[in-house]
Amino acid sequence: MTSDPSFSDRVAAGYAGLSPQLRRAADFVAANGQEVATRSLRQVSVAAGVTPPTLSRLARALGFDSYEALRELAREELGRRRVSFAERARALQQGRGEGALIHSQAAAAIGNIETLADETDPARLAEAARILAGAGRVCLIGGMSSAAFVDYLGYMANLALGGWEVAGSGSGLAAAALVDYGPGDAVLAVSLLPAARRPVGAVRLARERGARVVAITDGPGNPLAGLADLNFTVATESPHFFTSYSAALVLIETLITMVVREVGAAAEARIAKVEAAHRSLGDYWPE
Amino acid sequence: MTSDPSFSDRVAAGYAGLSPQLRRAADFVAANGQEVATRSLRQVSVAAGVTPPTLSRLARALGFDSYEALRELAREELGRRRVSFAERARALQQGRGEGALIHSQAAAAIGNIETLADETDPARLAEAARILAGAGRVCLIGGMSSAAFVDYLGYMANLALGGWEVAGSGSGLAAAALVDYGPGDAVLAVSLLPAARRPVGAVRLARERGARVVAITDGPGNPLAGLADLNFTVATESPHFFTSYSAALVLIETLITMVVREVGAAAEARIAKVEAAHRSLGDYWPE
DNA sequence: GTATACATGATACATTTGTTTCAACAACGA
DNA sequence: TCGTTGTTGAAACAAATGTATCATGTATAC
Repeated sequence: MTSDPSFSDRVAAGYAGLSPQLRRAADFVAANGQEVATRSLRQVSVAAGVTPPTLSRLARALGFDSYEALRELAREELGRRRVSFAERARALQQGRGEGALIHSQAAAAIGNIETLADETDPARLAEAARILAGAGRVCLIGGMSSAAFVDYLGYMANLALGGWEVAGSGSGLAAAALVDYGPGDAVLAVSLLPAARRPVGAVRLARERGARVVAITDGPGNPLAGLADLNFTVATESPHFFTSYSAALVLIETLITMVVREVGAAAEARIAKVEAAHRSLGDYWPE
Repeated sequence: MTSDPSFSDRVAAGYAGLSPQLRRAADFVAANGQEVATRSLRQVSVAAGVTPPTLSRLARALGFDSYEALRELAREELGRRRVSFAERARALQQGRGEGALIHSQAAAAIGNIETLADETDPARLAEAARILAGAGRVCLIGGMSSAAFVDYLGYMANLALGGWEVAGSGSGLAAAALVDYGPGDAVLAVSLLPAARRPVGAVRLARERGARVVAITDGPGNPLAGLADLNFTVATESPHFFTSYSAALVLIETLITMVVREVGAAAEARIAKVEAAHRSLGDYWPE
């Protein structure tokens, strides 16, 4: 099977026989596939500086049935970018119906992480890091299965910064910790469905008091997503019984790294000191 | 400067106040930004299984001036994703990427998981699952940063099976828990460098008493690796300051899934019962 | 129960879209 | 020179798009 000729291939193939005006259109179309895929012919025509019929004629001149056919190819091309790993992951899952469990689990995790990398806006992540690094106090909230990951975040944060409080779902700690939060403080909540109830109330409380809220959830259906100032969505697809936290973990690791960077050298110095303390207490092995 | 709210943010923010049909539309729109960006309202409406006015209303309900405004945001998002993909590719190529941190972190995690999938022997994993599923008691040990992941394992295990003990590094619990372990019992230890001291001693103790030991470590250099009956190695590469637990998490998730399978239907029934209990206690939101 | 508010789909409508038609025009060969 | 050929844009067109309107349910309040 030969792979379909790509968008720019089709343009290149017919380019030689095009009139000047059609070439102008072809140049633009080849260089702006995204515009072609997302905007109307007439909008593209003004962007390209040609009249609408020119684009319509271009499509025919390149061998398409219609401009719509050309546009469809542009759409596909746009979509192809996104499949890479995710596609491989799915292939891994489906292809060998009963492959080793480790393989399908790994494939799902990779797909989730791919999605995360694709759909997370680095600028918003940077803003979240700024909020957390600049906050007077930070409270970490996570219920049920998320609790462990919030613990991990707290461990890392206290290694580097100190002063972050972990309010697990199990205790009444959240209410106690948040009661005197206010503007200048921040809350980081993690919740994947089924959502624990306590974090929802805790986050509401924090917002009312003016604290900033950053949330990590599994989608807009999660009640926390709507309550947060900044929400980050992670995919939790898994081929098996439990959902997978792999993408959430990558996001958490990224976030804490960014916060440490935001704080700067002081944080790294602190880490070194904490490790030295562990060492002198004999917590490490060997030595 | 605050960054623009993302597409799915806008959806999440308004989601709570949406009617059932609008939610249906919102779910689709949030999950299929590319379709929204490239296809017409009416085409999207059939793909989403809603009528055209529903999509039009959704845009207004989410605070957009018109559906076109919503679509414009989808277009922007699509454009951002395309550049981010290019960035990520570069980050992957150069190893130490200069792109957005989320991309290099994701790339490293994916690499670690691929290594895990490549190098882990499914048969040995199956044996580990058999040991753990068949053990009279199971003690989970992890120190320092691993503690949180051991907690997670414990949470999942107790959801499905019950009776697994988590012995964190912080307390003297390990010694107390292990003192009367013997053949027929098992220990699962997680340790990534720098290795905590306590798990090493605990595992020695357990072995001496005849318990089986399964370990998850970052390589043969880790003292736990040599002590275990079955050791699994995970890569922890990260382009930044902290090591990455992503591969370790995938292994943990795989292992617990395999154990649940080993135990069979009883485990799944138990999960359902636990969830029902949570629900009746009002732990979940909503309801 | 009645009344009110809201949710939803069918229909109608103005607008926009892609294409065709046609006239103007330039380039070239006789 | 004229006729031919091919290129281009303006205008016209039918089809589609997005939205407003209305009628029909369907809860909820009284």
